[in-house]
Amino acid sequence: MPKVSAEYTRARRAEIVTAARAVFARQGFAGTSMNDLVEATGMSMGALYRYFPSKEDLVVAVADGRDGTVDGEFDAQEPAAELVSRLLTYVSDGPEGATHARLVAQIWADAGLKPALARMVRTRHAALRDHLAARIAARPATGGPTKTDPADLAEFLLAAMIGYASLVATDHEFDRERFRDVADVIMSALS
Amino acid sequence: MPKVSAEYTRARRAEIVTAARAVFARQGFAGTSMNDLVEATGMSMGALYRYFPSKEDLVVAVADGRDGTVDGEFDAQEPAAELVSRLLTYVSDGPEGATHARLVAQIWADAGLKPALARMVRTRHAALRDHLAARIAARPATGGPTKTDPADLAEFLLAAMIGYASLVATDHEFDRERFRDVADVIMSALS
Amino acid sequence: MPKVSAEYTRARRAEIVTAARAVFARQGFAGTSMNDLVEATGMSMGALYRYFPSKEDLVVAVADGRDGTVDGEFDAQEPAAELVSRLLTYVSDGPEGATHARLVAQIWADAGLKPALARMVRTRHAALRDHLAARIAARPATGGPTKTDPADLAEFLLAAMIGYASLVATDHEFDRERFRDVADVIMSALS
Amino acid sequence: MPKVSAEYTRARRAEIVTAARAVFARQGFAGTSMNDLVEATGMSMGALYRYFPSKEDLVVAVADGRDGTVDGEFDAQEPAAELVSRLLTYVSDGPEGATHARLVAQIWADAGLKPALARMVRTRHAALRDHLAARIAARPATGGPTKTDPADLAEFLLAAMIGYASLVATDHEFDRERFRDVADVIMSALS
DNA sequence: ACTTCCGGGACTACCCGTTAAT
DNA sequence: ATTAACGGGTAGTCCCGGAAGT
Repeated sequence: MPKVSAEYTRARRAEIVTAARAVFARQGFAGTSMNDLVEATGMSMGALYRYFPSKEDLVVAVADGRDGTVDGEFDAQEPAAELVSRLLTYVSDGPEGATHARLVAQIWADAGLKPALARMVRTRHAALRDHLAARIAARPATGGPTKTDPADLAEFLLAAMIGYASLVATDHEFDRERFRDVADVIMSALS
Repeated sequence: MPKVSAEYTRARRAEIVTAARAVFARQGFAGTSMNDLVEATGMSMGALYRYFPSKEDLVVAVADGRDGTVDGEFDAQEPAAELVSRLLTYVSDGPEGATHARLVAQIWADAGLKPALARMVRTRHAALRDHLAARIAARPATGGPTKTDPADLAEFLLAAMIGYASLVATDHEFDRERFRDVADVIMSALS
Repeated sequence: MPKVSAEYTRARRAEIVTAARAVFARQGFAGTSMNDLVEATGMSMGALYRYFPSKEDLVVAVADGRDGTVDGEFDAQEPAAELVSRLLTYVSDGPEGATHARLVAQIWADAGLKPALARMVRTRHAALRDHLAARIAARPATGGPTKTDPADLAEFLLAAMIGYASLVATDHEFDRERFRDVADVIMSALS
Repeated sequence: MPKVSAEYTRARRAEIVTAARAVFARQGFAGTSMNDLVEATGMSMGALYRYFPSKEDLVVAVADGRDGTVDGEFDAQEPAAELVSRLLTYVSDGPEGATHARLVAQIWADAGLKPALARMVRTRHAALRDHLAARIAARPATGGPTKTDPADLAEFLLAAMIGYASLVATDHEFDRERFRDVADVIMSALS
């Protein structure tokens, strides 16, 4: 297999990342061996290391999945409430959701230990926060004076999303609908 | 001098947990070997295994530290705002704070993978949430009608605390004072 | 197995070194895996690494065998010719000899690449050379004037020993008796 | 431009061998990966394997460099002393010399393990020894009776050359001029 | 027709949590 | 209560075959 199209390469990488994401979510980063990934992808060790020079690179690639974006782009028109709702849904609906929730928890934990991952996570988080802040600022005025800086509120709401994922990841039973409602009420009341 | 006192045993365990907590926070659970703990505690391998039958037990013990309690008890009189503030301070002030923040992130991540840890974490979380809900409910009425169930609000606020710890753990730079302010405003506005 | 006598430890190390020496001689340093050594010693991987923190350390230990010494000491009375003869015999007699010859060649090759090994080898070589020089100087005068510095002659003779081992290692067929004779004649003629 | 000329092929091989020799000398045979050679030659993996079917073949080709010959031929007129001097210079002068010395040590070590290499090395060695023996025999008589068979002396001197290379390879500090002098004196005294 | 370079999968040195012998 | 020992597991590398361009 010589010269291979860039498209092929991209697809191959994506294939690996997708398979790895599932295994990582189930077993955690540390609990997943490269051999597990060989089995999960059906590829060989050599193939894996051709696309990702180290396990950590693969972890970063998995963590670098779209969060809050659709095809890598934010929807500039999406109302703040819908965005928040979408983010919550992302980590809570069905078995897929729990899977993703565990992954999110893993990522934030590892980001505290691996600088490369921390950099990536910080960048993504900042982008999402700024987007959310902009959407919050764009809400129709509720008459009363704005009570908090939209940026601060966005930061707070995103922190709550992270915590929400952690709770979901531990099979914590709580009313997810109500959690969403609280977020809505907060946005209504504070902006 | 045959049997050692129960007191001695308890102290010994605490000693191990304290040393382990520091190492775990620095290197993560998976990144810490039993040998690292032998070095950190100055004890022998056998001693460690006498007090904790497995590494996971130690992880659970470390995770089972005080969260929001003082000497194992909640202060029934503490105002909600102060409690929240205290929780935030716990993971943000000084190097100690960052250490604790990383540990919190580790715990929530691992809880998503290890049932034993999940059980423990859920129990603690529920207790703290109920306490916070009670303190919120005890706030002097602000005149207007209560907008959310104190329990839901408490859940939401605690989720934000968890997310806050994750952010701090990645050295995310943001204004911690403002984060606290947002929490205050929310409590004022919604209860 | 707690506290174990220093004697026991020494014996264990020696056991490993002896087994490793044989395997190394047969397969070369690079051609020998740690697993090969596990099999050869009958010990576990963990045991091996307890006594030698790395493969290279083991290589150095093997190379650090006695060369030209008896129980770690040179025989101060041994005539030069006998010493040379003994050294030659060491690498040429029987299957044992060929084994040792290959090992010597391995050591000198690796010493060119690994500083730690080079240091050890240089020290040993210098000691042997000085001893041989002293024994040469102690020869009864042959009447004629000394033609070369004994130290230089010793260096030359030892170089020839090394080359001799290399030749033997490749199953080079040549008359080992005559080689020895040449060495004798040289010593007679030049000192 | 279908078939490439034999000349081109030969040049390509030579190019590879030259690059490989340098890398092998620096890192040893075992310490050099095929990838290292890909980098060193600037060729592709496939190209390398087209010219040399395996790594060992490459090792043999590298070892099969000129030793004591000029353009593949011995100079039939060269005096013995000059030949010896030339051989010594080959492995001792400048950084080039040390490089070559390490390579020589590598070759003799590997020859003890790989029959294919051993065969090649034995053949070359025998040719050189016979040539040297002939040049020694051609020396003007020194008056006294010949004390040793020129062939035996040649063997001994070559063994010393090999040892000399090993010593140089380990950065052994010794007076190379004197080493040469000893060789001269020996030839004078014994032939 | 010739080169490229992807892919395979066994293998490497080393480390781990844990047990058991002293 | 100490520590030697266990033995399977770890991330990552190796040499090389063979399919896919040019």
